Amino acid sequence: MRVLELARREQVNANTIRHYVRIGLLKPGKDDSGYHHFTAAEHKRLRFILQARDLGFTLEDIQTMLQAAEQGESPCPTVRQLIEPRLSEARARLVAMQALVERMERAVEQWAEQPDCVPCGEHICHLIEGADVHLSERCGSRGESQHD
Amino acid sequence: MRVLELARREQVNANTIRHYVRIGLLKPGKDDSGYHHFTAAEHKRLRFILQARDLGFTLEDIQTMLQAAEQGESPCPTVRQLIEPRLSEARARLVAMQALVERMERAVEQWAEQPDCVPCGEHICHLIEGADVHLSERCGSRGESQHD
DNA sequence: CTTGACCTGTGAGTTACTCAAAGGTTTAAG
DNA sequence: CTTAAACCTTTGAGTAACTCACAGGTCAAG
Repeated sequence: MRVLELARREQVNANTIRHYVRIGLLKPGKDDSGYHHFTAAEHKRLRFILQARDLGFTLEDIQTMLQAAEQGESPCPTVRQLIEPRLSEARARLVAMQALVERMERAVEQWAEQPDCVPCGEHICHLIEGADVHLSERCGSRGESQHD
Repeated sequence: MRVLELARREQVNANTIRHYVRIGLLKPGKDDSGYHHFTAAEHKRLRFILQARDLGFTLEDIQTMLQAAEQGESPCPTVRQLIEPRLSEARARLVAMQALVERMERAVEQWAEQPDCVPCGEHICHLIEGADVHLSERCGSRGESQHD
């Protein structure tokens, strides 16, 4: 099987598979024409990667698991260890996202009743400047959660 | 005022400010020693940027707003237009994060009762492979939400 | 005038892809 | 047999919003 065929079967973008090959998560052999050839084992490996990804592991985590398995060790202890920080991070991101959505909704609501501002040199935009963002005001936790 | 002083006052990483200067969001002048010099106007501009960022706008959005303001136009229509897609995206990310956290929690729960697997060549790790991820199974919506 | 603390701008790295370009392979038609 | 279309390849670069490392400049004290 080649890249496009595998991509179709697993419902992923072919470039995602190429990316995994590039970073060494997948190691397909080559066929006569020099194209990547995926065996059943590689196919299974891809499914494992996608499953782990969908459980919130990073590709680096997955690499670690695969390397353990390749060396005949059980990846299970690693999996149990790694899920904890990943879950904490995911919860933190969730809370941050909830707060963001609430801020945005509050802003939209406020703005519905405010007119557009005329530029006056005093402020840049009163909609933005007047929104009550209050992220636990100046407590240093700025920019540690939102985007990645 | 120079970078570090401004960073301290606004509780942001100095590198964040340098980043904004680099991409043209901030345009401080230079002092005698060739260092960036921030006036009160630049300080206010930074506060605007941070406030807008905390409302979920991208830096590109913010650039657009600032350019409108610079040209004497009101940025308000832009702000009202841009918040809608940003809010939709934020809600989508929130839902995705909720689903992820739930999948992870379910996995942790399941795994508590399962022993570690011995590597047997059949599978890579039964913890991962046995987790019920079911993201609306093979409906093509894979990898469109999780990371950015 | 030199030491050392502090500060500077700039290049490169991060995550997990995604896209584009330049070129090789295969299949079908003319 | 040639040529064109369709497919495949690797590789480089781009994305968002920073963050870090580094070579070097500034400045006050001794």
